[in-house]
Amino acid sequence: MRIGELSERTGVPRRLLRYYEEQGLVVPDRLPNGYRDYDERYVDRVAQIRGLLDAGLPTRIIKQILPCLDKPRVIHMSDVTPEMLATLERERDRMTERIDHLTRNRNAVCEYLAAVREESA
Amino acid sequence: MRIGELSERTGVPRRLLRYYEEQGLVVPDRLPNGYRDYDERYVDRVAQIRGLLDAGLPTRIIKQILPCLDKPRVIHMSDVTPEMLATLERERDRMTERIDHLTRNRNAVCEYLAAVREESA
DNA sequence: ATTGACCTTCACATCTATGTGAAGGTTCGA
DNA sequence: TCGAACCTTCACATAGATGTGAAGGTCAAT
Repeated sequence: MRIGELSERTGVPRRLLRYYEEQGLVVPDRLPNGYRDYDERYVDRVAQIRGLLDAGLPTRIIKQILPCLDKPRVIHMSDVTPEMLATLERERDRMTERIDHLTRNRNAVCEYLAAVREESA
Repeated sequence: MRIGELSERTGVPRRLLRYYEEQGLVVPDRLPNGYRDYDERYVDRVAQIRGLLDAGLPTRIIKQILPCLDKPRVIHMSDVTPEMLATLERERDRMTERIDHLTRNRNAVCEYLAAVREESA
């Protein structure tokens, strides 16, 4: 599919789909006329990228961990460098921290909302 | 305490402490000479702000929800506007989504790491 | 053949969180 | 009284994710 359809199906602006390509997150084929040609699986792929971006990961990191989240995973096992592993562990920890922060603060918000509702009841 | 001490104790650059003030997240007193004078509780406050920023919330939103996360909460109950409540609910949902994304992807990273370790065992 | 809806690249603009430095005031100890 | 180590404001710079528009190519339908 071309960029317009992918954009519509994912809700991600064309501009950003091109940006993600520039950042190496997606590598669509090209039609003879130069148009980008996206594989069906890019729908999920883009959603995942958005999820990771929304989760606060920069494209630089997403580019690194994205291949690892793919299946079949065994393919990528062989060429994993120690730096790569270190990056992954670091990011895993950062993600854990983020989850922690988010959870705590979201719960606080929930509590507050509950309290407000209680009061006006 | 002055800005230098708070900076050291929180690990947050002075520049950012001033920025947070500019954004209305903190409102330190001023000494007669114009120096910022931070209350002891700003240590926790700043840590919380950093947590929220790291969690992906913009200062604009943090400014709004910060007072709600404070205790005693009853104080703030009275002057809560419907827009405020809407914002809070929206942010709560966004946070929940983020937590979800983060959790899923972190688990994927964990699985990958486990698989790699398994293989090299 | 022209129009309209796609697509391309290029490039400049914006917003947020930051870095960095200039120019200058305050405080304190040697 | 001098210097070091603070502090102030102002202001310009950067980086990442995005908006936006120009200038132009492609293609299908009329």
